[in-house]
Amino acid sequence: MTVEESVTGTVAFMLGKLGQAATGRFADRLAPFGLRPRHCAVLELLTAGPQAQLALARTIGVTPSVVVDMLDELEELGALRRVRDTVDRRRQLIELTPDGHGLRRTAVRLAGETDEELLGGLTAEEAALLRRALGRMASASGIPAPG
Amino acid sequence: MTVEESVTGTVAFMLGKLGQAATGRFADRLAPFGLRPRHCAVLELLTAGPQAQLALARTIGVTPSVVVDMLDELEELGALRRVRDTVDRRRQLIELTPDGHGLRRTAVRLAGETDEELLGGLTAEEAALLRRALGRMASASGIPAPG
DNA sequence: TATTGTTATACTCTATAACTATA
DNA sequence: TATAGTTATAGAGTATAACAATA
Repeated sequence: MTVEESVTGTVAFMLGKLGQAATGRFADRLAPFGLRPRHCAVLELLTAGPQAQLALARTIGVTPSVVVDMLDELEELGALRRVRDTVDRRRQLIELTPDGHGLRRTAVRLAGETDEELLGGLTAEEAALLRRALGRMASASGIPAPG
Repeated sequence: MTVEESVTGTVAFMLGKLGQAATGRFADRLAPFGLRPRHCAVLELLTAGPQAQLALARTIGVTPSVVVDMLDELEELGALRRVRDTVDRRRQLIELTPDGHGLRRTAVRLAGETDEELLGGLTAEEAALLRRALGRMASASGIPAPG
């Protein structure tokens, strides 16, 4: 059965509303550390090793100018360094500092707290199913989601 | 187990990213009809009968000035009428026109199509579980979600 | 005084296009 | 010519604050 009788009960609509709320709550927790939700994907990608900016943009799924902005902010926090690539001098390799690794661990903790808040009304089993279903949706819909 | 080792794998983060993508795809389908996702909650609430603007704002969970904007747009589409309340002349009762009812039915259909696209990679059982879990989250987290 | 609706304004997030420096 | 990064700008979307009309 694919026919719905309401819009607000569809996954598309609820996902939008809940996503907005979830991002807002996560942002509230990150703010005291100078971080914002969108920074987190960058921190996470860089733990694997240095990356060029355009590579980051493509993997995360945002436009290059947004990456410049995010990196400016994270650099100001001392979370990363831009290192000019000696082979191709157009490129800058972005590498995490020790502070950056620390901020990532903080972000992981705060994201976990946000999850507990959001999932409080669900059983552990439901929460696990939800987590898996969201992951499946992301990859099936071709939504960039590193990790 | 509540401790995560990644941010991008948390429900909070995935919900944000997926919500953004879901809203975008729904918006693409609505655009040819002059509608936007946020209009849908208004259309749906008004099918039950006329409502004052502040009542709409509170139920939907947006600030009053946003409601003014949405109603301006929907009025221009011929989807609704503002009728001054004779009892309390500060109030305007918003009522759906026949065209408004038609637009709502269209929105329901398009939301269903968006769901099929988003849930394509999931089994029917998983989709049902996801729908229920999202509904539970919305009410448990106190997120305004009419319907 | 308080409330309904409105306007003006600002802030966040994202995207596009034009620019620079390198290749 | 093409690519990596940057800047400038614009467009959604939302929120706050001040305002007019009415209670």
